[in-house]
Amino acid sequence: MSSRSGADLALLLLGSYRNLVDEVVRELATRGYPDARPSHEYAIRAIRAGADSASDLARRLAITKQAAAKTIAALVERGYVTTETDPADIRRKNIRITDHGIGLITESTAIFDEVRARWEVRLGAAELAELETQLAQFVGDSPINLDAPGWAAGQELR
Amino acid sequence: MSSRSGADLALLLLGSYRNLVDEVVRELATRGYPDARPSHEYAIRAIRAGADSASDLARRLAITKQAAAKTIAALVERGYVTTETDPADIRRKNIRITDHGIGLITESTAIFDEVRARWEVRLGAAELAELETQLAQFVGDSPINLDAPGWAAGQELR
DNA sequence: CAGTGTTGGTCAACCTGGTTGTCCAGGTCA
DNA sequence: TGACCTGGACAACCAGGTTGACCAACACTG
Repeated sequence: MSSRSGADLALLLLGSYRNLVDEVVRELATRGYPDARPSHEYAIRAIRAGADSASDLARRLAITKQAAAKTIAALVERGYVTTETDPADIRRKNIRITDHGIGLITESTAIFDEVRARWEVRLGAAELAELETQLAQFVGDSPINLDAPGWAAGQELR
Repeated sequence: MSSRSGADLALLLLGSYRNLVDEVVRELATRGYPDARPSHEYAIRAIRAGADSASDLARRLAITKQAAAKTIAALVERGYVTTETDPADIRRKNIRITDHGIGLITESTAIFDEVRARWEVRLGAAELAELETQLAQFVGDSPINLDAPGWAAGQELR
């Protein structure tokens, strides 16, 4: 006898996510990153974590290399990364994060944590930690990988 | 001192959502609805809840009426709904859900609840209920409306 | 050192689920 | 009657992916 339906649970999860992410995007815009999209942040994080080429990034984000290439193009266009051909392998194009890109993920991380802190205040630290543990269970038993949020394509902020 | 970062929390929420929804879509496919998409379900639910025209549906889902019209076209194409011009107002096109459409949301509701039940077993009924209450808090203080999941555009199942 | 296979990147076309912007016919109401 | 509001549709566009085809460069093997 559940008070809520499974469909509602789905909407609660998605709603919470969008609430969190929208807040971050909105706040990022006011801090000098008006054109930053969630997918950009994920990509830059992956690059920072070691994905230094398009194919690499594709594997890491679990998307096609064409999609990765498009993302990189967007990042270059916005000045978050630069690319230069690898001297040791002409085919390869090494990605390097610019200061602007570092700034973006630094700010974004801070904002994410700020919002999380607000949630923590409302829920209590132990409760939020438990919630995260529970969510991790749902995610954990699946092929979904937190380090590979290719499935995490954000939606445009309305 | 939080064990997890805010960014991880976002990924946990989204990952849980996608886990849940992907499962439902996958299971729906095996039960005779291979072409059903999450957005279709939300739309049909909204129509069933009273949105009997394109403009109506648009308001309810908080999307543009053009987007609503496209969705309706997709639903018609798949045989989930039919449209007929309102005799009392020539402009209006009334939407009616077909038996096939009813079947879809019936099955979908059942599957959603099945998956939720599985989560309940793993977490415990009280814990899941609390989790939902907590999530509801995050969603509750925002313009986001559970009855208007226009922001809930699903992603293609990979 | 050739030949074969794998890998990195790119072009092009397409899909989903939205968005603007424009327009008009039909209904509403002073 | 005239001024507005509303339902719908057309066209073009966007983000963030997808397939498929392809080529040049590297790597491995005999």
